[in-house]
Amino acid sequence: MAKADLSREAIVDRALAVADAEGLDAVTVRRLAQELGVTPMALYWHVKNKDEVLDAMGDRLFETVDYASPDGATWDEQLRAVVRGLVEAFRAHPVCVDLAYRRVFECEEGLQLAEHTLGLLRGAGFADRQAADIATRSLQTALMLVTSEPGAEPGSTPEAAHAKLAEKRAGIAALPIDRFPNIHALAGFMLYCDDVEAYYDFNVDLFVNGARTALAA
Amino acid sequence: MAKADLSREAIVDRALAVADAEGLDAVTVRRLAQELGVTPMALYWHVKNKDEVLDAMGDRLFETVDYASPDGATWDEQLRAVVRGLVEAFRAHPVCVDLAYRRVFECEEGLQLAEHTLGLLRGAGFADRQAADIATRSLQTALMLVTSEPGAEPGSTPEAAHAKLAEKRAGIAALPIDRFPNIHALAGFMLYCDDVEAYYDFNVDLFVNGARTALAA
DNA sequence: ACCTGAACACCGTTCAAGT
DNA sequence: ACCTGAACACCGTTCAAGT
Repeated sequence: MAKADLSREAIVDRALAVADAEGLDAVTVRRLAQELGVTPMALYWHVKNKDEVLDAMGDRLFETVDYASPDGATWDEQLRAVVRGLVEAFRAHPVCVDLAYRRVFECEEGLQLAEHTLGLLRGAGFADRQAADIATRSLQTALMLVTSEPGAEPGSTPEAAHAKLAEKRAGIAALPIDRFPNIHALAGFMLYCDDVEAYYDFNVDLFVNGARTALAA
Repeated sequence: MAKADLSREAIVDRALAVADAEGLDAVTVRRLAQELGVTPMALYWHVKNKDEVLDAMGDRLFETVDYASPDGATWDEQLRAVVRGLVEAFRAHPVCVDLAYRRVFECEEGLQLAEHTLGLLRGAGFADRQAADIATRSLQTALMLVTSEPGAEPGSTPEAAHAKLAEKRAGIAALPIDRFPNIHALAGFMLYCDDVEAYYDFNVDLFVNGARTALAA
């Protein structure tokens, strides 16, 4: 469609936009070419192959992570800042978080983040094995909180998302209440989130508290 | 190849075997047909489409979860049993865990597990919102521990896995040590796990401890 | 330097036809 | 009831050719 000059940047921009709107499956070489007003083969001049586009999309997420914490912050405040920073960055492109995950050690910003996180954990007094585990888990925690934010159906148009949720709700409503009383009682909380900030606060705390307890032991 | 009578069961068996050996991308309708000594279209008699195969693969994982805990177990012991049970089931087919994740509320065993977990958390005294979150997180925790077990390269042949790890190791070794000292120091722990049981013990505890702290607050 | 046409080897799926 | 042949609309990618 738009004829803005083709470039690696432009391709990745478009890929992110398509992914946000219609999910990762909609990101195809041919689709991107069409949106960019060009033949599919034109992309191969700017990019080695589709995987390189996917990788670049993942790298983008790390480029926007802000994990700074105020001077004098304790290690657990710093750890919370890391997870919250990742959460904020991931929420901008929920369907792309898996792309980002495998790029931590492959892009500059991912490496900086890893270095920072490992450093603060070692400084806190964690053993090496534990520091490595907790750093990995902080990234994964952000990833899974975003991908499963209750009520969010990333990669779907608003109408489609609404339909999917209605279907899930109906599926649960059809369950025998005597066998699944707890699912019935809590279905609302798993399918809808009235306070997104509270959701992230509680779950990030859950993680940081686990780490704090591990250090004490 | 083998000419065992075609059936839904046989198709899913084969799909799991292919996924385990070569990853999810290798699971195609045509490949399964070839392995089963039949034309691709034959599968469509036993199965609606490929998605149904993928769904059935996910369901299989839940069918093997053993989350029983001894009589009189405390809520946190029960929660640990749930996560450990999921971990054991997932480890049998690491590349299929994402398939399983989205099937919790769509298969009998997944529903039973969810019901059990929600029940024990409510019994422990968690508020509804928190019980829902922690139940979700217990499934996700098992999922991510298995998918990122250090040194495991699921869906790769042993040689390919070895090559991938060597490449990662080389990538980190090539990093400037003055900018990434912590990554250098801990790279070994992120790429290799000398004691897999200890890895799961520590990380499951990390999660359960977080929950315990949340209840106390 | 940058893009296209034509072609290749793959997908999943349908549908009429065979036994 | 169960399977096949032929066909369709998609993929990613290569490579020689155009400007």
